[in-house]
Amino acid sequence: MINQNIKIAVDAIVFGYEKGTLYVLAIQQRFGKLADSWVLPGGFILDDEPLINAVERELKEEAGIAVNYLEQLGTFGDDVNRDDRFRVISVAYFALVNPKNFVLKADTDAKDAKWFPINEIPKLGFDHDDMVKLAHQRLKSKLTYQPIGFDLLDAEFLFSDLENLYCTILEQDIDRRNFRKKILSFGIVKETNKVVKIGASGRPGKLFSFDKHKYNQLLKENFQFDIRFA
Amino acid sequence: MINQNIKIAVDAIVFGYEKGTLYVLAIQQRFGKLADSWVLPGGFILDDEPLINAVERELKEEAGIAVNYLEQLGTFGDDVNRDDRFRVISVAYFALVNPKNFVLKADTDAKDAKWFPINEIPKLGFDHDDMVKLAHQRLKSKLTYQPIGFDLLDAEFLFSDLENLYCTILEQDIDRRNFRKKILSFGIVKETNKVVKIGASGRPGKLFSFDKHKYNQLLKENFQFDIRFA
DNA sequence: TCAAAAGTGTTCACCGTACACCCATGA
DNA sequence: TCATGGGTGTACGGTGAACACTTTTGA
Repeated sequence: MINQNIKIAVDAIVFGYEKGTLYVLAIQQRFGKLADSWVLPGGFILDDEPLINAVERELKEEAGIAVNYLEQLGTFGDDVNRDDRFRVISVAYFALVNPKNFVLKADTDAKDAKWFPINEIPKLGFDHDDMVKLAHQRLKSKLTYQPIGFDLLDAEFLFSDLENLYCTILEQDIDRRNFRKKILSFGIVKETNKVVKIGASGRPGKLFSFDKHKYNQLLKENFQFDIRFA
Repeated sequence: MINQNIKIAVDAIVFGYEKGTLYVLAIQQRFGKLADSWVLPGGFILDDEPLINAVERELKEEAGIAVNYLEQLGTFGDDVNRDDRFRVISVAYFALVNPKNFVLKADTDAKDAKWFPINEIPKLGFDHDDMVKLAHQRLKSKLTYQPIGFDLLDAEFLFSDLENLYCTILEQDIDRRNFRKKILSFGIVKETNKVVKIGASGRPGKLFSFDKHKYNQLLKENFQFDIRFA
């Protein structure tokens, strides 16, 4: 029979968004050679554990969170020395969460868990910088052809929140009128009858919500979500 | 230290195209429980072998081919019983090759290696049917936003070849004039001064070639390849 | 001269883009 | 009344879509 001496891990790049800033979740190691340094949440999988469950477990254990969106990003196994203890192949996952929904809670192996603005992430251990870079690209491109932005926002949000999210993540200006026109033309965002005002002044705005059911219906009819601007 | 009892394999979905038909490469097992049944080319990786090298090695060993295009497709490790001998996690790769460039040559573990038209693939072992399905979707969508079709054709090809490739893979009719106009507008396909005729009759056509260098240049200038039709 | 495949332009409709003013609220 | 953010419509140009005849070759 085959004999292999390779371990399998999962890691997650978890994005959060709040008030014009995109964040990534990192964990401070408690033990081992990399103690005190920052890495992505993740760890070794159990023998009878599906990959996806391993990610969800680690996110719960290391930071106390459950994500809104989770998909496989890619498997890192070409550099046989990416972990210098022994060979580890890591399956990286891409995740989105609304930071408001959780209070980070470092647990078990983790000394600390923290949101870092995407541009202020400390040097991460292993090849986790590469993973973040890849995930960031995926986020940017996916935002344009799949309605995943809503997984970063509250269930009910102002149009300006959605618009700022796109501006922030895509790093470009967007025309408010054209943006609203296009989003509404899809029919997957519906207006609630609630009105709120944020901050000290300004006209209150209507709250909107993402109609996931409608979106799934449209998908069956060959609908293609697509937000791109000059 | 961590103890895991999981093996890691790679598998490849290799697409070939010839005369209006899309093919997938499959291997007939020589040994083991699945002897005689068809599976995707692949196998266990070596302890000190990068994943990508493992795929290339297996393709050479099992079918005697070297591909034009290779990228990671995804990792299959949620079904812990996808291999009923013991737990195997497989990293699937997506590959393109011009079948004309090679004579398939089953080697070592393989009893036979064969091209199957995408619609006539026999039931494959493990979860390889799922892999083919996923790869097929990837091929279809990628064809529209990345110039990978050229990796399935000869270095020099007729415009009608390219057009038929798109028709075949995307399973839709394409207006010849609009297709040619759009492809040529990108400036990444250049006309050679060779003229050939295929078959017994009809006007001979000019040969064209893909200008990869030009494409890479354009990428730096934010060029976006995009072929979509009604 | 016929059959088969290559080559070629124009028109129209729609959508993406640019652009600026009024409204509601609290201080 | 002022500052702040919310809400709205139109005109133009470019691009995708539809569409048919001529050319070159071998039989």
